[in-house]
Amino acid sequence: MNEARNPDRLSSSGLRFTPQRRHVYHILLQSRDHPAANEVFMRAKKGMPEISMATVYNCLEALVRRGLVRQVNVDRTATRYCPNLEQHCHFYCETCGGIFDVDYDAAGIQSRVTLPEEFSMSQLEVAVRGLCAGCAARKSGRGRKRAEASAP
Amino acid sequence: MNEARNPDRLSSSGLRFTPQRRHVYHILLQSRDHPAANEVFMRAKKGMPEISMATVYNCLEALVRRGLVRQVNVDRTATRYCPNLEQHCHFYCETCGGIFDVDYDAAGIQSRVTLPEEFSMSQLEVAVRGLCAGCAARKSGRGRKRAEASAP
DNA sequence: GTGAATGCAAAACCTTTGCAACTGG
DNA sequence: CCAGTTGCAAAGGTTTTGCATTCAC
Repeated sequence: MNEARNPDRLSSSGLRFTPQRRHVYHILLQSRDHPAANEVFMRAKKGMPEISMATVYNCLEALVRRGLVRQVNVDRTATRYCPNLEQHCHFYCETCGGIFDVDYDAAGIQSRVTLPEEFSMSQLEVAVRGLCAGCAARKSGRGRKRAEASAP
Repeated sequence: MNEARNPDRLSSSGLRFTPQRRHVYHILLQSRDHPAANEVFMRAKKGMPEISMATVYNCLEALVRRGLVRQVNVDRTATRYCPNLEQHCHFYCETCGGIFDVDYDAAGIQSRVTLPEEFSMSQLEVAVRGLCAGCAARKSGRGRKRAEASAP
């Protein structure tokens, strides 16, 4: 029912509706783990062995431009992709590298940023780094493992 | 007086006080434009022609680890560096690519992010994208140039 | 039919690494 | 003196590009 989430809307969104784009889009819709292009590529090859990396990048860019998918830049090593169009921000676990969607109050946050005169905002991105629940349990389970950053 | 901002504190911060590190640090302290490593390298070569890219990366990493400099990840193409340790977030102008420091209420923002149970935050990063004052003036000056993203 | 999309390979970037020579403390 | 740092060059990983071929509309 939601236009953005219905794969069949790919065509009517102005994108040429190729099997590759449909395939990449489907993979993303099924992925909760915010895969990077490389990971999307590997998953895409399973159902479409001839697909190329260049095509994956092409598809991802097309989907992002159409607003069907969001880019996530929390992971410094690579751009990752998120099919969740609900209002949310991202949590990056510094231990396992996992990315998690997190609820936030966008309006409240936006109002707490003081833009200089004449600056206009088109997009607000909030990224949280820290320790996810799984890694926290794993660590306390076998006794605290490492200090935060340095200073022994 | 501020420890973090005094170049002479480099040595007592546990870092070996090499001419290269002093040089790179000085360059950053003078830079308001959040240069990327490559840009730091080019500026560094002016006063120290033999310095290498690897050393620049090494210095930058050391400075970041010591908390003397912040990494900025707003620009997808490269990590950039910020010597401003005051509480602030970053604005990225999508037209000129410039990065600007922006005031924000960190505590207020932090309290508006709802972390899942057992998740812990070590760092909050807020990035704003949009149009800076200079580019806004330039555009309105010669008549609106382009629509925001698509949809004519 | 035609412009857009694909696939492949090479190139362009940014960043890291290995190692011998050097040096700050 | 010696662990840490530098410089250089080569490698690694991500993303982009050129081009002939194919395909969606």
